[in-house]
Amino acid sequence: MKYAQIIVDNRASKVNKIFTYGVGPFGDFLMEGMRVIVPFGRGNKPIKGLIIKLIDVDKGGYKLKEIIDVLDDKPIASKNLLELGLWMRDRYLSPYLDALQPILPPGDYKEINTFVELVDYKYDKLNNAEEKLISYLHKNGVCLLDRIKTELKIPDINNIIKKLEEANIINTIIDIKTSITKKYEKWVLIDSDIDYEKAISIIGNRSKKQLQIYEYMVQNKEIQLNKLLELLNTSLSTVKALEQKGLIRIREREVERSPINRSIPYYKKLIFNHEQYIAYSKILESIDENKKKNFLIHGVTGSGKTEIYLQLVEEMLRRGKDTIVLVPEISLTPQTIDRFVGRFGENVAVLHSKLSQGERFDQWRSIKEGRVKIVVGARSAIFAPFNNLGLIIIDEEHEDTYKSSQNPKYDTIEVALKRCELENSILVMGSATPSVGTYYNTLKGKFELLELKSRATKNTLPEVVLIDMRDELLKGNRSIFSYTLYDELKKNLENKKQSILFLNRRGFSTFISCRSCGYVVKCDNCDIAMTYHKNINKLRCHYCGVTMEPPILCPKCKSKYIKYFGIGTEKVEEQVREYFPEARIVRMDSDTTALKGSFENILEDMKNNKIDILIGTQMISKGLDFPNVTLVGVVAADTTLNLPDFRSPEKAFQLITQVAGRAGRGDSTGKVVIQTYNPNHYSILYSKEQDYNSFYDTEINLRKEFLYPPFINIISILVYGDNLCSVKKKIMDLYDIIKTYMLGIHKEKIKDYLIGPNPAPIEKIKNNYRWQILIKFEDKDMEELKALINRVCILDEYKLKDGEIKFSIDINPHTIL
DNA sequence: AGCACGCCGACT
DNA sequence: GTCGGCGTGCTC
Repeated sequence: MKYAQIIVDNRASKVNKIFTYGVGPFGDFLMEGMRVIVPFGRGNKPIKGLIIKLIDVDKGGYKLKEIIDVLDDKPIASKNLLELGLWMRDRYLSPYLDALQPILPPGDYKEINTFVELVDYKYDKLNNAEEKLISYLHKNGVCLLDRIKTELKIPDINNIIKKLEEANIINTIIDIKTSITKKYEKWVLIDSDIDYEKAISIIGNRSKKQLQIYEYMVQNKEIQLNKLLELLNTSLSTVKALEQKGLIRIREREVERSPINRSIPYYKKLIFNHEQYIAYSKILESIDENKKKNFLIHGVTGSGKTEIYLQLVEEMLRRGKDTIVLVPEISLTPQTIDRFVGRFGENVAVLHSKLSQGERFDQWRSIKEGRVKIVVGARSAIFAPFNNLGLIIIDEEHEDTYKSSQNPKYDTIEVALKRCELENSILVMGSATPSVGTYYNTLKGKFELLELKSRATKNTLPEVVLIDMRDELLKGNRSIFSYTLYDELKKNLENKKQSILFLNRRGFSTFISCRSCGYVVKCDNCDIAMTYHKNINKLRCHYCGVTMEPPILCPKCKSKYIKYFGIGTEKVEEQVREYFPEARIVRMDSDTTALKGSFENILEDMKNNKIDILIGTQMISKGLDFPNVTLVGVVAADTTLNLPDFRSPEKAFQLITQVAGRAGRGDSTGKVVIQTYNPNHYSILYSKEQDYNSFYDTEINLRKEFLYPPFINIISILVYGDNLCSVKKKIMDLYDIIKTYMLGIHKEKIKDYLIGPNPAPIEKIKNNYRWQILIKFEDKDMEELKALINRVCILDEYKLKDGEIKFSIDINPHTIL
C-alpha cells in the first residue's frame, strides 16, 4: 500500500474531507485505524490525523506529502468501529472529525508540540529575522515553536525554520504529550537478593523504625507506600533511608482508577417465571441457530426484564463473547450497576457521564485490552471497543437519551443495528412503553416481539386513580395536592410505607410575571422564562444557567404586583414539609444531586427506609426498585403533554406509566394518584389503564393522519447565530435552494413537506437566534436530499457561511424544540 | 481555522 | 526599493 487516506485533526469545515498522503518510510507498518502526524497546509504544520483507508492507486491531481510519524503501534480503532464511524458521518451528515470522535479513546487530545533547538551557532549570511531567531534560541535553549511564534512574531517563520533546518543550523523535534496520563501509585518492594542477616547488619541496631519496616517487608514482600506509612506509623524519610541502603525499592506502579469502590454483594440468580423463560429461550435459540434476529421485549414495569438480560449475558460469557448493555443515563443508578457487578464482578466495566476523564480512559483501556467482557453504560457505550461482540442490550429503549443531540446526532438504536450487522451480533431491546417507532417496526417484522404481561413477583400492577384538578378547585381546594393525594400520603405515613412524588420541573416557581402588565421575567440570553429557586433566592435560566436577583418591582411598568406562578419540585418539597412536619422528606433533582455520590446516598437512604417521602423529577421515574414504596403521586401530569412537539403525547404516556410502575413492587399493592387538568386526553387515560396497545393504536393513527414519523422522515435544519438579520437572511437563502430542488422532484407535496422557515420554538438560546426549516421526506428520497444538504450546509457550495451563522442538521430529531 | 500569497499604499 | 496591512484562497 502506497497511500494513506487520512482525516485530519482540524475543525475547519473546509478541511472536512479525506486527504491522501504517501506512506513515507512507514510502508507496511501502517494500518487502518492508526493515528499519524502529517504536514498540513502551506506552512506544513504537523497535525494529527487518522488513517481511514490504505490504498494502492491514487488519482492524484495535487502535490502529495508524506506521513511524518506514526502515533500508534496498533490500530486504535478496529476496522468495524472505523466503518461504524464513517457510516455515521454519512447517515447523520456530521463532519468526519465528529463522526470519528466516539470510536476513539476518550479524551484523545494528544497535544503535538514542535520544539526548536540550536545546532550550530553561526551568524554569517543571515537576514534580520533569522538572526533574531538564532539569538533567541541561543539565549533560551530548546524552545516550543508556539512560544517562539507568539514572542518573536516573525512573519513566515515556518519557512525560515525550514531553511535553517536544511542548513543544519537548527533542529526541530516533534513531541507528543498525552493529556490523559495513566495513574501511578508508589509501591514498596523488597530486594530479596540480600539475605536477612546481612540486611540486619546493614540497618544497624540504632534504626529501630527501619528494622520494623524491613521485618514487615520480609513478611509481606510488597505494599503500597501510603499504606505502609500509615500501617507502621512512619514517615517517608525512614523508608527512603532503607532504600538508600539498598534493601528495598520504591517503584511506581500503574493503577486502574476503578469507579466502583464499594464492595458489592453477589446478586443472586433468580428463577424465571414462564413468560421470562419463553422470552429467554427464544433469544437463545436464535443465537444457537446463528439466525440473526433482533428482539423487542415488551414487558410491563416490574416484569423482570433485567433478569433476562443478566442470564443472556451469562450465556455470552460462557461462549466467550462480549456484551454491551445500554441503559439511559438516569437509570444508571447504583441499583442497576449493582445487579451487573453483583453477578459478574470483575468482568464488568461501567461507563457513565459522572466518570472523570481518567476513570473513563481506564475503563476504555480495560475493554480494549480484553480484561472485561461486559460493559454497562449510557448511550456512548455502544462504541465500546470490544473485538468479539455477541450481544447488545438496550434497556428502556424508548428513552430520549438514546438520541445524541450533538454531532454526530446519532440514534443509538440505528447505530446498534449497524454495529450488530458489522460484528454479527444480536440486539435485544426492552421497554414497558416501547417508542412508537420501534413498536411500528416490530409489528412490521423488523424485530421479534417478546411479551411479558405479568410482574415477575406475584404482586399485581398498582391501582391508578385520576384526579381532575379542576374539580378540586370547584371543591375549594387551591393547594397543589388534591384531597385524595393528601389522604393517601397521610395514610402511607401512618402505615410506615414510603411514597414518591413526581414532578417534571425543578425549582420553586416556573415563571414570575407582573399581574399589572403581564410582563414575564425572561433570560437575557435565551428566550425563555426564568425559574425561581427559593434555596438560593435567585432566578435561574434552565438553558444557560445564568442567575439573577428576583425583581421587587416590575421591570416594565414598575408596579409591585409581581407574582410567582407554576410549581417546581422545590415548592412541592416546601408544601409537603408544611403538611407533614414529622415526615422525613428528601428532594432529588439535578439541583440536589450535582455532587458525585449524592445520588447514591439518597438511594441508599431510600433503600434503608430512612426516607418517607421522596420528591423528584425524571430522575426518579426510571428503574428504581424499592419494595416499600406503595404510593406514587404525579403532581402535574400535564407538564409534558403541553409541549408543542409531535412526540409529547408519547412522552407523557411513557413518563406517567414509568412513574406509576415504581409503586407496589414489594408484597403490598401499590397506589398511583395522577393529578391533571386534561383527564380526557388519551395519553393520560391509557396510562391510567396501563394500556399500551390502545395508546399505540390511537397514536399511530394520528401520526399517519398528520404525516409524522414513523410514516415519514424529518430533517431539521437550524440556522443560528448572534445576529438576527443574518440568521433570517441566510435561512431564506437556504429555503430558496431547497424549494427549488423540491419543486424539481415533487411539486405537489411541497406545501406539506417543506415547513418553514420559522423561528425555533425557543427562538433564542445563549444569545443565539435560532431559525428552523423542517423537511419531510420518504426513504427513497433520502440519499438525494442528504446529498443536497451536504453540498449546501457542509461543503458550503453556495457560500452561505460567512462567520455569522452556523448550521445544525438533525436527521429524524427526537424533539423539534 | 491557519497560513502564505499578493496587491497596494506609505515610508526610508 | 521595501515594509506591513489586509483581502483572498488553499490545505493531500
